[in-house]
Amino acid sequence: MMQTNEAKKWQRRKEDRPGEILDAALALFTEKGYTSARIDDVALRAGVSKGTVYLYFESKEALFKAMVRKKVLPQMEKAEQLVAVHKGNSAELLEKIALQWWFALQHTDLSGLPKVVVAEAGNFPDIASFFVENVVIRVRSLFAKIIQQGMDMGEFRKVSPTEAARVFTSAIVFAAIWKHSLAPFDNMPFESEEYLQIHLENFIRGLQA
Amino acid sequence: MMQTNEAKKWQRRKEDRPGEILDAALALFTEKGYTSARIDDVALRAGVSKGTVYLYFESKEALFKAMVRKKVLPQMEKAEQLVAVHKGNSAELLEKIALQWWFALQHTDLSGLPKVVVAEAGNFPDIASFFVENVVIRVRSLFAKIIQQGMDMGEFRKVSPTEAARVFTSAIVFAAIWKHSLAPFDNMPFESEEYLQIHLENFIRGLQA
Amino acid sequence: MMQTNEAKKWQRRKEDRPGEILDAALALFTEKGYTSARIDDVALRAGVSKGTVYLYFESKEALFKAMVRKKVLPQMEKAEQLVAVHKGNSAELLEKIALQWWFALQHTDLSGLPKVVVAEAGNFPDIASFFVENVVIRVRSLFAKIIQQGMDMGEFRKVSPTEAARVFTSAIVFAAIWKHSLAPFDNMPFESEEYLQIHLENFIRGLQA
Amino acid sequence: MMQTNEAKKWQRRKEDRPGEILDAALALFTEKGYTSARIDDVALRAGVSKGTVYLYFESKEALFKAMVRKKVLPQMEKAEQLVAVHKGNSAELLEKIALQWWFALQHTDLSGLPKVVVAEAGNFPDIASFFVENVVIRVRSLFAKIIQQGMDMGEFRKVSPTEAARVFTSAIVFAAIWKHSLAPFDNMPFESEEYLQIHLENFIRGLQA
DNA sequence: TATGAATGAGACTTCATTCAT
DNA sequence: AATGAATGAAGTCTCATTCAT
Repeated sequence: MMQTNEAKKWQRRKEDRPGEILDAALALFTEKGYTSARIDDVALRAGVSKGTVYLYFESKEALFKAMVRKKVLPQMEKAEQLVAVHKGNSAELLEKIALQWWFALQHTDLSGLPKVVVAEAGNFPDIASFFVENVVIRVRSLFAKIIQQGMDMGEFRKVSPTEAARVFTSAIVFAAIWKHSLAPFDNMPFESEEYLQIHLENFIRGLQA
Repeated sequence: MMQTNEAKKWQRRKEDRPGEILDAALALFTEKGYTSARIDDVALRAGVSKGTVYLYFESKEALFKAMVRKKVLPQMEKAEQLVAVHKGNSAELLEKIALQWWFALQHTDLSGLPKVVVAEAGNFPDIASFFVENVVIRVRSLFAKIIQQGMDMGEFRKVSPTEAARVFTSAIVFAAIWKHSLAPFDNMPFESEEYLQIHLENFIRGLQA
Repeated sequence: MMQTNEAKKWQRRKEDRPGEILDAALALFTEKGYTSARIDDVALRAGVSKGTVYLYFESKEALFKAMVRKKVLPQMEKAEQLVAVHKGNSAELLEKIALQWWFALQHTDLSGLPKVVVAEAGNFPDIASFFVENVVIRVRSLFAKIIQQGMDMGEFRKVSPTEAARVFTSAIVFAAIWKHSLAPFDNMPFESEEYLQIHLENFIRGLQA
Repeated sequence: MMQTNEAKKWQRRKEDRPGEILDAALALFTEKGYTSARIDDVALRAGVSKGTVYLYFESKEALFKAMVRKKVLPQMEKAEQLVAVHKGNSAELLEKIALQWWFALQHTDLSGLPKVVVAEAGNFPDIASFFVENVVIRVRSLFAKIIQQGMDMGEFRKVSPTEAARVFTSAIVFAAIWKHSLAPFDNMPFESEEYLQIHLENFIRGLQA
């Protein structure tokens, strides 16, 4: 475990330090929760000393907030670009974007974020607000817009598009939370992607007029 | 003005105490998370002193575990009895039980539990296992059985019943987690029950053969 | 263990309570030390509830002090009477009294006292003073007087009688301390009374003119 | 007037710290007993903060155990070397080594150890065992060997050499215990070394054939 | 008298943060 | 820029003491 870090140390460029620390922070905060994750652990995982963390981040709280912002923003931009590009009917669009999100939330380090934010929302109101504004609402509008288009085209039946968007995303986000909480204790993992299949098919078929 | 509280200081009410403390614990753990919730806070909310908490629970960890067990078990029994009683086709059954769960997870003190368990799974493996065994798997089989029946009757199309059950429940559980995390920061609360409506209709319509 | 206490409860007269508590206190203080012995343990061993201890003793400190006084004083009176009664030359007298002390400090519940007093002297200066005045000095004078007589009679060589008394008693007291500290960990117990034999013979032969 | 201390607050002296803390621990444990000595006191006496103690020792118990080991082992090695070097008949040898032990147990910081170990034996069985094995038995054999030689040479009368060794050492160890317990309350201190004189003369004369 | 539930001061221990090197 | 020894506030837990019953 240390070997891996040691090996990388050599080829690591100085400019990556803050990023590596944020990666370590996300991993640790995901695994242990904000309070139980120690700065020492983050430093160790990042391959630096405790003091170095404080060189780049004023405090544990600042580290946490920086981590959320850093992980969230680039991802959001990418996501919104996809919509503009995609073509096809609403059902196809919905499916394509859902797959992108599913992948990001299952197979990138981003997958730990929802659990962390949800768990610490009560203790970090400004992070919660930030997350709602910059992720929740934007993602919801994204999907709502697609659904609205589907309804406008007569493809979907009439429902509240934002509520429908919420239903649609909840199953995907829930899977990400699950992955970092009870999945290891459940003999029925999410790795088989039938879960997503069923969700997409039911949701879209159910929505179709 | 402190008189009212002071007067009750030395009340002896052994019978109620453990339950009151567990209620306070659920509330605090839900709000702050396990580590950030202080025993002092729990005691204060329960209307007792710190020492009294330790009179009934060996440690903070024991309190947490007792709380989960206490909140989970009676609820599960109630839930399973409902299924036996209900009549009608699978779609109706699904809807009826979903409504029960929705109510329990939105309007009773149980609603905080999923967030707590999910947030602390990594730090309390045995609680995680306990929860998976006693809640997750049982609830999943419950719904899987209904879905299976629907498929057997030709009412539903063929899919993995357990995965479908997982999809079905995830939206409901997610709403409970949301309620105790980002909902207060979201101008679009779950209180309007259109969310559940859409989920039920889409899921069931989508599942119908 | 409880059986024994329960059985006695019936035939126990109320007037014995304080005495039973003091006995329990001596046992617990000997075994655990003053600070580590809990009032709960003392109460349990005495077969009463914690509250009852406070009925008879104002505080833990008061209990400790009462215990020392109670155990010490009657014993001292007994000891001093023996000297007046005994007859014979100084060597014989020395031996006789030494045997009495040895017995008391090995086979009665008094044996735990020296260890307790020695261990807590720093924390209870007034108990330390009390013990020095009422036990140490009196015992020392007792033996010093006998030794002085021996010197006066030409039976013993000339040395400081008080220092000689101190040498004489130290081996006996040390055995009592040992019994309640390292003896259980030593494969060579004091039970064989050769230790005392050698001490008496060496000391007396060495003192003889 | 606090300046002098304050100025040193952030000194880094890793090399010396553990030793200084162990010295402070011995002093405090001797004076107050294990339980009554607070880590704060030890830290204060060592000139560091509470946290620093935990930097070097995992717990109060670990500190205690480390202290005993640290103080005991070097002393034992020194002691055993002395025997090999000394020459003369058994009586002379006995006297010489006794003087060394007397000095060590009266005038070095080691003198507090016997009281501490004796007082805490019941609470620290492994320390008690360690002490018996590494000190008690080794010292006893040391003296037993010398006494045995004396008997072999016809210099001493026949007695159990280990029991005789125990008698011989008990007076010396007792003096060390006394020094840190009741001596301050006794108007007859051990500083005048007549106590040792009488013990040595009586014991040796009494043992001679 | 006797009980034992309730209290809260106090001790151990952790860990975010500081700062000399 | 980087380190890691040192700090001390804060939290868990214990237990002597109180008091309603």
